[in-house]
Amino acid sequence: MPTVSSEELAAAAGVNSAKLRKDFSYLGSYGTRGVGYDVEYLVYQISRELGLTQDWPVVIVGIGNLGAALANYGGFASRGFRVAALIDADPAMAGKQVAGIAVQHSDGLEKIISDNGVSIGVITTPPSVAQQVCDRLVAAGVTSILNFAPTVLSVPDGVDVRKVDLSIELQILAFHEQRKAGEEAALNEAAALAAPVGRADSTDQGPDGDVPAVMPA
Amino acid sequence: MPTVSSEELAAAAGVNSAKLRKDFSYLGSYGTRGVGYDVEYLVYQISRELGLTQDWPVVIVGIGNLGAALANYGGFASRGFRVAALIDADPAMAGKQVAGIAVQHSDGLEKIISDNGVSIGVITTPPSVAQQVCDRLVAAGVTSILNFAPTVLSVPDGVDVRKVDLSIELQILAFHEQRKAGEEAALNEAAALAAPVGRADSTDQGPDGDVPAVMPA
DNA sequence: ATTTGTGAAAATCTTCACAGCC
DNA sequence: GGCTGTGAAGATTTTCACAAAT
Repeated sequence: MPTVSSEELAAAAGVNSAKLRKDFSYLGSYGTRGVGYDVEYLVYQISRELGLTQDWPVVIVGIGNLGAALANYGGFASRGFRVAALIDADPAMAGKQVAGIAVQHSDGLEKIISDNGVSIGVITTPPSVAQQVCDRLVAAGVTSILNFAPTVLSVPDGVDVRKVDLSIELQILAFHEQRKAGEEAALNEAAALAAPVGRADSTDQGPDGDVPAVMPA
Repeated sequence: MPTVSSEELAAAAGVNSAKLRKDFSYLGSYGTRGVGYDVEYLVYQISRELGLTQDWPVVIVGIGNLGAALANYGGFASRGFRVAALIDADPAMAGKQVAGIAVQHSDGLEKIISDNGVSIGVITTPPSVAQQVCDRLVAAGVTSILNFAPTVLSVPDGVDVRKVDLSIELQILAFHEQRKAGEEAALNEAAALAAPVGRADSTDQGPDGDVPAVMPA
């Protein structure tokens, strides 16, 4: 498929085609009128804009189940991420191969980071040591941190932190699940009251299908 | 701290206090004028609204590193999620203890789901089998699926799927990281041109600090 | 005196609709 | 004829600002 129209892409993504075109227009004018978007060129331009064409060396600190899962995760390499090092505080882990990479002891953290020019660190340690790991990463020059530990990290200005809470997606599903149950009950009640009518396509009102996001990043 | 004002909460969360009050008002009138919100009561009301006060039995299918990491994740229990079963297709895994729960073979998947009244399933299998696992879960009565496998799942109407891509958060960090570098370069250029002025507090224009989200759920 | 809850205003985002180009 | 790029219209979200409550 050499080219694609905004209509096709929008249908695939489930959005309005005008919105998609307007969004694309902020990146530049990469389409051809009467033809559509050249797929390869478009992918390249979006990748470039998102920073996926660069090589991003990352370190993962804390090689438990989650750290190992991330190290093995296939999606990283294809997006320009390169696991520069796996680091763990347990001397027994040092030297073990995980995802084809030897785990290194955390004593060498600072040197590993400067030697590899690492600016992104991933923390998959237990929560009790996450802050001190974070402090060392920042002191060593890391300016972006992806935190899987269930702790809020404090960092100086200019350092980005994103916290991943693996239970949040489950909470969103549970929220919808609850709504499904509630709506069913409401429909049943309504059906009991107005027996003969029968109308089962009522859609949700309420703000939107999504969870009201009071809490930000 | 028995009560909290919208101003305090908003400052902590980094949002406007009027927005926070308006958001809360959709859940009901849980504050007291001149006083604020009773913390315990507010937490309970929000938890209830989000479905966190219910007991949600979940099954995790695919007990590799990621499945094991999730099974061990402390955040689940406190949010009402109960790991009802760990399921794996590998006979060698059956009977092994992970997070204090014995792994069961996938032959019994249907029975496990109906016996435990499970409506939420988590898929942490390799992508090649994710769709067939998904089909079996849905046929057995699961209506919400959390998918960690890098595949798009197709499901019948009425079933919710959320896909977690562990590299997306890294991509967002890389995006900001790239912007930091770009801005620095732009500032340096500007500084070189207009040497004596010196103004370093210029903030980002552009839509917002976040990534433009063209692709939806 | 203080803080909520909320109409109304302002800002932002999304969709429409069509001129312009292939 | 077909499809992009985009002003203008429409819809939604956010903020302001203040009456009502304790």
